[in-house]
Amino acid sequence: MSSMAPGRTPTMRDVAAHAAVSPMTVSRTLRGDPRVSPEMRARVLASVEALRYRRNDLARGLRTGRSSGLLGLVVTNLSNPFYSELALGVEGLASVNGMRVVIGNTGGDVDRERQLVDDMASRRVDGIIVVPAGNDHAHLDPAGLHGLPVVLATRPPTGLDVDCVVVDDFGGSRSATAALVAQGHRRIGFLGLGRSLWTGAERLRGHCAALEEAGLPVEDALLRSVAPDAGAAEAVALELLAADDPPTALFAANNRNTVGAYRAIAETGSPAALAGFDDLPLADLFAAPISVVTYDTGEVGRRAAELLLERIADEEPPAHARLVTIGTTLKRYRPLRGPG
Amino acid sequence: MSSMAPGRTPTMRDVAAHAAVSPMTVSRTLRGDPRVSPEMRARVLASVEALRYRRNDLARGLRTGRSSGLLGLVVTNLSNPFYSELALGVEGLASVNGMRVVIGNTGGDVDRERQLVDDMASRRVDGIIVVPAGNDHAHLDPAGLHGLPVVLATRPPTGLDVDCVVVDDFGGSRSATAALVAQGHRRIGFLGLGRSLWTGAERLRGHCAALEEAGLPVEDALLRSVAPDAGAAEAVALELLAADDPPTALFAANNRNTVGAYRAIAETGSPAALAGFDDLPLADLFAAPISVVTYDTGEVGRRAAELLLERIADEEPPAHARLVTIGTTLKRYRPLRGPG
DNA sequence: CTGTTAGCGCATTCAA
DNA sequence: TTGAATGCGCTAACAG
Repeated sequence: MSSMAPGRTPTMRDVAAHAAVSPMTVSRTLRGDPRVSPEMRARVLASVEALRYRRNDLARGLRTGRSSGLLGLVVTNLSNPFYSELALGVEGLASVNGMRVVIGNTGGDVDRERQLVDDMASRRVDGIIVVPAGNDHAHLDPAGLHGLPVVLATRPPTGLDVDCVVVDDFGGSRSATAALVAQGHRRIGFLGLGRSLWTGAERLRGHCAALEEAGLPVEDALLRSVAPDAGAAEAVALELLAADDPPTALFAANNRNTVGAYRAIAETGSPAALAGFDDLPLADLFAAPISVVTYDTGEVGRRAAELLLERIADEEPPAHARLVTIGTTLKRYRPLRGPG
Repeated sequence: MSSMAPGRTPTMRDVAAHAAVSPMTVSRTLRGDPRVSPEMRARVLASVEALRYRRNDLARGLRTGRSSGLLGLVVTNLSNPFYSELALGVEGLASVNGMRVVIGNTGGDVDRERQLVDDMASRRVDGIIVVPAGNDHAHLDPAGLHGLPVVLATRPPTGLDVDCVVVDDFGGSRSATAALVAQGHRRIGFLGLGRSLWTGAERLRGHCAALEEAGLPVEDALLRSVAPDAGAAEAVALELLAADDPPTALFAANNRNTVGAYRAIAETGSPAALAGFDDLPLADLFAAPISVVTYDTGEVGRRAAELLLERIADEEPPAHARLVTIGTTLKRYRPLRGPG
């Protein structure tokens, strides 16, 4: 029964001293080693409780050479519901495996992404899930990170051989445009993303595929790229709707574009139909109907974590990088109607 | 110039061997110690680059006795935009101070909260921000965590003396109800939260205060508590609207209740006005007008992180726990109108 | 300016 | 069944 400096976090030695045993007995007891006699075990646990001792996982990890038990998660914008659900998915699967998640927000800045990945590698995370901000993925190559497992989410790797989880951007876009065509629309305006982004290219490709499959022409005048905010999308949509021969429907390639397009349609009183990629949660409360391409965002995170955990666990990693595609669903929102 | 086992993460010794210097020189170089000659520095850095060496922050922290550089963040539901913005706020301030954030999601389960806090304490995080799931906060007491700083967000501590950041639930509710009163409403239905929750109690209190200040009676028949999902809220709202002398307006105490109330009003074609606590982002696209109590959710996270970082930095902690209240704004959403 | 010794908190390996 | 030495990767504190 010895005392201890106040305010200091107790160590195993403190517990050992308190219980009048060797540190090893404390260590074994806490590890659940069966070779500890019940009396010793009880004495140690009493001291542990008395001192409110908590084993230092950092020091433990250092000695065992085992991992930190941390997964890194680097996203572009955590406040975007998409990424927060993705984060929740990752956290859930990590927790089941006794791991925690360290988050980093890049704000779309590649330099910051580089710096975050570097920092996490220094913290010896067991693996990293990244939603890449740009197209240069060189700093994400496990080869340059001593084999640290990396999984990309939302965008496929360029120049890297790493696992990846993406949404079926092509298929989702195609089905949305096909649905508009099925409703009789023959001139459909497209509010796209930057063509340099993989996601943007795929969604455009899906849109065009649906048109071609319907025997409709792909008119350049109806295809627009939009800066990534709803205001810009609204301006572009207004321009499309003001044309001599305006489109009778719009397809917006992401949620911000969809919101902008919706506003343009509402303001001008245009009868144009609207479809968009990404869900808009309370769209059934909107004044006008809208179709959206939805997908399970949490599933993206869960699958990414799954791939990462496999890489971490496997002695011999899979020979080739794996690509998981998350399917999409076309969802129609119709305004609520009163009984009258 | 010595070689190294492949696939292994290099250590300082590896770098030292590669550069043919002592580990201390490597350590000093990486620390930026000015007492290293330029030639040595260059030689070391060359080896560092050649081996793609990255200092092990865990071992470093162990030796320096310094902190892990991690902040714990325990929330009830990360997929809720409120908490993801809070998380973003915390992450931002942490990053500025060179720290990372470890997240944990409780799903509202107090046992899981306990376990997460315990785990994070074992990982030697420098402090924890918690959105408590329940009213029992005993396990969050720094006294039981060897002085580990704790800051509560959204809900004030019960039985603890810790810093806290809350939203002005009382003031926000009062202003929302006051606005309805100013519009001429004299019978206002209230869709509240559980009375046991602090947030719920405060929002009810604010509502009642506004009524009393206007000389209006607080009628029990108009006050309801709702289970925490939109469907239940809708049912309760329908019941209120179906009364003999129905309320001419509803005030819902959180976003889910607001959505339920909105649906009830839309379905019945009721002319009742609607106000609610918590923002509903795209409410200007809704068919009917709505007022909401908004607040800067990111600010909640930033202030919480601020308080926590102060506690971590200060040798002598503030004598008393501090309470920060984040103000609210009443925001009116009006449906978009076409030019016609 | 550079190297040596020692130890952070813990767990493996060996001895008793 | 328990304890003593040794070292994980890194850096204070001291030599030189």
